[in-house]
Amino acid sequence: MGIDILKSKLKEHGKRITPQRIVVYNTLKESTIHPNAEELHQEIIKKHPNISLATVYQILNLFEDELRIVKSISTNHIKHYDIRSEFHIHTICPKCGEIEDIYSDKIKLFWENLIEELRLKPEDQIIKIYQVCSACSKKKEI
Amino acid sequence: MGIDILKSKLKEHGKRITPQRIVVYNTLKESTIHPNAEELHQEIIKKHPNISLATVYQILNLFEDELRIVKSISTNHIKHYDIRSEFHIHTICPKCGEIEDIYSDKIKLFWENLIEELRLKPEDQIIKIYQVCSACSKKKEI
DNA sequence: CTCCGTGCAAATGGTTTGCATCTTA
DNA sequence: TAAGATGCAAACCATTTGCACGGAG
Repeated sequence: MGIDILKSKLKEHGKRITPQRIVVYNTLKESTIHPNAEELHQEIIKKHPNISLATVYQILNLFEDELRIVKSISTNHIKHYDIRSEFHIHTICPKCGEIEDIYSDKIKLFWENLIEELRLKPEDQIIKIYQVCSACSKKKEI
Repeated sequence: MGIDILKSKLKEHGKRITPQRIVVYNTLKESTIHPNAEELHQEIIKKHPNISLATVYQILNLFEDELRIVKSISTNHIKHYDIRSEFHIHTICPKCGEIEDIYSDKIKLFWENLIEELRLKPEDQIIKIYQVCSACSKKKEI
């Protein structure tokens, strides 16, 4: 399924199909968090110990800038990656930095109305809501 | 005007009023772009050559994390600062990185309805639209 | 067989930090 | 005059890059 999409995107852009690119793609697809390059690399080397961190960085840049199959969300100075293509927004906890997705037809509708109203032609968008996550709000403040 | 707000915020947080903090605040207020730390420092040293870049960084962190009077927008790995407190969204040019503000009562109303609808309690939000700016769209592609 | 992609290590560069000095309250 | 802020330079660390080797087409 997904791998075929990757393969056709690679061909379309004159890029080669390599095991490293497939592993990065699959690991991102399977990830439940929004990993940064380091976390993604850690996950990958559990099964493929030979893939270097630099390669992961290079592949993520390829996926983001040329193939446009991932988006990055920066928190502090670290890029976190998201391979979900469906329209959604992110909540970010200002305390622990956890990123969550929110999918909602209402948000999508809101957004479509908005860009029409403003006559915008966005290539992409990032909508981040800073909101203390449930785990952090349970912790007592000192 | 604005400086009184800064002064009361500083007192409120037990921080001292220093010439450097005032200059950073005023320069941000007067800036028409969304400067990063380096650009802000360059602007500042035109009139106050003794302020160091490290101090500008420290003050920006103070303003963002403790006083909450500025917001940062990251493009690539660089933080750009925005002191406007009124609700607005940003467009970012994927080619040149230029950031523009969009103010709109309709957007504000949409947004307020949306967060009520979703029962969210945002402390803050960042809404970024990636869209080629007019200057870049005029340039011929090779 | 030719290049593109990878792995490694070194470089980069925006940001942070340690410390001595200066300033605010 | 004591705690906090600044300036300088060095350190940090996420990311990028140069280069030799290896693998895809």
